[in-house]
Amino acid sequence: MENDKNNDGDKINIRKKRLTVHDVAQHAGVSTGTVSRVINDVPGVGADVARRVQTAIEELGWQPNIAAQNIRSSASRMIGFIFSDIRNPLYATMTKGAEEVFGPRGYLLVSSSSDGRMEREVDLIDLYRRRRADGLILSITDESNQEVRTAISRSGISFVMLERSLDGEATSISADHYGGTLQAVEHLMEMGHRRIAMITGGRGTLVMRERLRALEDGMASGKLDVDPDLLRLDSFDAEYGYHQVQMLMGKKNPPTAMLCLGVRLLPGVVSGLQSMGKTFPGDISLICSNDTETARILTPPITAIRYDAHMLGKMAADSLLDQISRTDGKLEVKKFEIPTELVLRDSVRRI
Amino acid sequence: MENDKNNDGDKINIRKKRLTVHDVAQHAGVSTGTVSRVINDVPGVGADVARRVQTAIEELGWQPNIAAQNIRSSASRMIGFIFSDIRNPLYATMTKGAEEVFGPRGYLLVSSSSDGRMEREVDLIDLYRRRRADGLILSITDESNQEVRTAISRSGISFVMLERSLDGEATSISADHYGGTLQAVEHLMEMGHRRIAMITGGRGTLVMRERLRALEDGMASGKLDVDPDLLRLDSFDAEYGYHQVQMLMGKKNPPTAMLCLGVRLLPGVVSGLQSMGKTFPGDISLICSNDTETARILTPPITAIRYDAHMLGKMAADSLLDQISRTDGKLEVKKFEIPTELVLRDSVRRI
DNA sequence: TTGTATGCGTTATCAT
DNA sequence: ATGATAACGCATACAA
Repeated sequence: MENDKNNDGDKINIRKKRLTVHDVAQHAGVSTGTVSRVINDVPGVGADVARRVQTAIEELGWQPNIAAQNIRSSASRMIGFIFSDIRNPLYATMTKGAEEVFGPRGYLLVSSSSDGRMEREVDLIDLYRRRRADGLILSITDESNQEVRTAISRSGISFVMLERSLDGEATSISADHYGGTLQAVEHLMEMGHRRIAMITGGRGTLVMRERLRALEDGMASGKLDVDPDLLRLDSFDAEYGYHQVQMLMGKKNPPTAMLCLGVRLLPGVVSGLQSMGKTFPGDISLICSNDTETARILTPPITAIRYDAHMLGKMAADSLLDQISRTDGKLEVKKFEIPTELVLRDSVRRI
Repeated sequence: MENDKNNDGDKINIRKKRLTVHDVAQHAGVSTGTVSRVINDVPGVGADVARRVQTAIEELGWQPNIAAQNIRSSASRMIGFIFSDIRNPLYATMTKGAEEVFGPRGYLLVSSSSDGRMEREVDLIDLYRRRRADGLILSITDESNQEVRTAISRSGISFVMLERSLDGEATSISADHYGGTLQAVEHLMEMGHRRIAMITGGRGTLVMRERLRALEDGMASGKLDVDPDLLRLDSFDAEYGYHQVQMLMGKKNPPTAMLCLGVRLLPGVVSGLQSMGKTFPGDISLICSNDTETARILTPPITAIRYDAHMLGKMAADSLLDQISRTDGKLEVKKFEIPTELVLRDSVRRI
C-alpha cells in the first residue's frame, strides 16, 4: 500500500531500489554536480563538503552506474578476448596474465571461446561491437578468413593479435614457435631420428606456419625432406591425437619420433599409444608443447617446448592498452615475441 | 567520395565515428522513434518504412549502443560468474555449459576468478554491482565469510550458488558429493582398506563438508573412525598434493588408500608418489575426482568419481534466468543436485 | 502509422 | 566553491 503512491514528482521514494546521484546529493544537501566531482577527484571541492558527500555515499551504499558513465564517455572500459577453446588451460593462463594488467586499470576482461567456428567469431566480434568494447585480444581460428577480418575492421575496435598475425597489419604478441620447434627438431635429429611426425592443429595461423617451417628447415639442415604423410595438422582435440597416433603407428614404416604440439593433444596421443600397447620412448620418442602438469607426471615425463603463457597475456594487455590510449590516431604496428625453451626429460631416446 | 561531405545536421563533426539512431533515422528519412520500433520489433510499423530503415541500418552499419539501452531498461543483460581458480578445467566446462544458455538469450557471461582470496571476491561482487549485472553465479571460497555475504546482499543482485550453499537461503546447484564420496569409500572398504586418506581443499564449502561427512559415514558403517591425521584438507593446488602425499607416505603407518579430490591435485599427488618411488596401486590405492583426461591416461588409469560439470553450468544458468525473470519479488529457493558415478579403473587393489 | 518529447544516470559547461 | 542545466544514445508515452 505504501509504494503504489509513487507520484514521484519530487519523490516519495518508498521503493528502495535504484539509487542515483540525486539521492546522494539530496542526502548530503549538495547538488549532483558536486557529488560527481567528489567521486571523480575533480579539484576544487571544499574539504568539509567532500566529507559530507563521502559519508552520504557510504550511508546509502551508492555506486555510480557504469552504463551511464559509458554513455557519456563513450568508453566501456571493457575488453574482449576471443579464442578458440576455453578448456585449453593455456588460455586460462593468458587470461590471468591479462587480468593482472586490466583489473588495476579499471578494465573488465571478458573472455569468450568460439570452439573454432568462424561464424561464432564473427558473432562475438559483432557482440563486442554492440557492447562498445574498448579493445579486443584476438586468438582467432584462421587469420585469413575474410568474414572475420571484415568483422574486425567494421567493428572499428582497437585490437591486438595473440599467437596470431595479420600480414603485419596489426600488432601481434606470440611465442617464438619457429625457434622452439626448430630446437626440438634439431634435438631429435641429434638423437638419430630421421622419421619425425608432427601432430597439431591451427591451420591458417601463425603458430602452425612457424612450426611447419621450423620442421622443414630443421630436416633440411640434415639434407632431409619432410614426409607429408607424417604430418597430421587438423585439430588440437584429444580425440584427434588419439586416432592419428594410431594411424601413424600402424603404418608399415612408422615414425621414430613425434612432435605433439597442443596442450590437449598430449593426453589423446598417450592414450592412443597405450591402446596399441606402444610405449615411449621405446616405440616412439615424444616431444610436446607446452610444458604442462600432464607432461611432467607421465611415466616417463615428456620433453617439452616451454614458454610463458602468463607473460604472453600480460604483454597482450599492455600493448592493447597502449594502443587504446594513443590519442593521435597513429596506429603503430608492433611485433612481440617471447622466447621458448626446450625442457629435456626422458621421452626421447637415441637410436 | 560521397561520405566525406559529412556536414551532418549542424555539427562540424569532422570525426566520423559514433553513429546513432539519429544518423539512421536521417538516412532513412524517418524519425528516431521509428528506427527504435523497427529494431525492437514493435508492431505497427509500415512494411515499406521498416524495410527502408533496415537498409539504412545495414548501409551505415549501425548497431544500438547497449550502454544506452541499459540505462533505460536498467538491465545490463550481463551475468557474472565468480569462482576461485580459472585454471581448473572444471570451471571452463561449467562456463561452456552456462554460455549455451545465456548466449542465445542475449546475456553476456563474464567469468572471473578470485584465486581463493575473499577480499577479491568482495571486490568482484562490488564490481558487478557497479556494472549493474543482472545476475551472479557464485562458487565462492568460503560460504560463511561475512564480508562476502554482506557484499552479496548489499549488491541486491539475483544469484545462485554453484557447488556451494548458503544455509538454504539461496538456490544452489551442485553435484551429489556426499553420494559420490560415500560410494568411493564403500568401494575401498570392500576392497579391504581400513586406513583411507583424503586430500582436498575447499574448507568452508558445501563440497568439502559433504565429502568429509561421507567419509565419516562410510567408515562408521564398518565400525571405524576417521584418523584425523590422514586428512589433508587445505588446498586444491598441485603443490599441496605433492607435499602432503609425501608426508602421508612417509609416516610409519601410512594409508593404504587415498581419495584425491580436486582436478589439479591429482598431478601433484602422482608426482609426489613418483618422487618417493612409490607406485599405485602397489603402495597405495587411489581414487580421484573428477574424471579427467589426466585420470584416464595415467598408468594405470585412475578410478574416478565422475559428474557432469557441463550440465551443472547449464542448470545454474537456467535457474538464475528463471529467478531473474520472476516479476513477483518472490524469491523461490531451490536445491538441485546431479548424480555422480564411480568409474572403476585400475588404481585400486584388494588388500 | 509515425513523429515529438521526455527520461534514464552521469558528467561537463556554464553561471553564480 | 557550488549549483543549475545541457548533453550522451536510446525507448516509450503521448500527440498527431
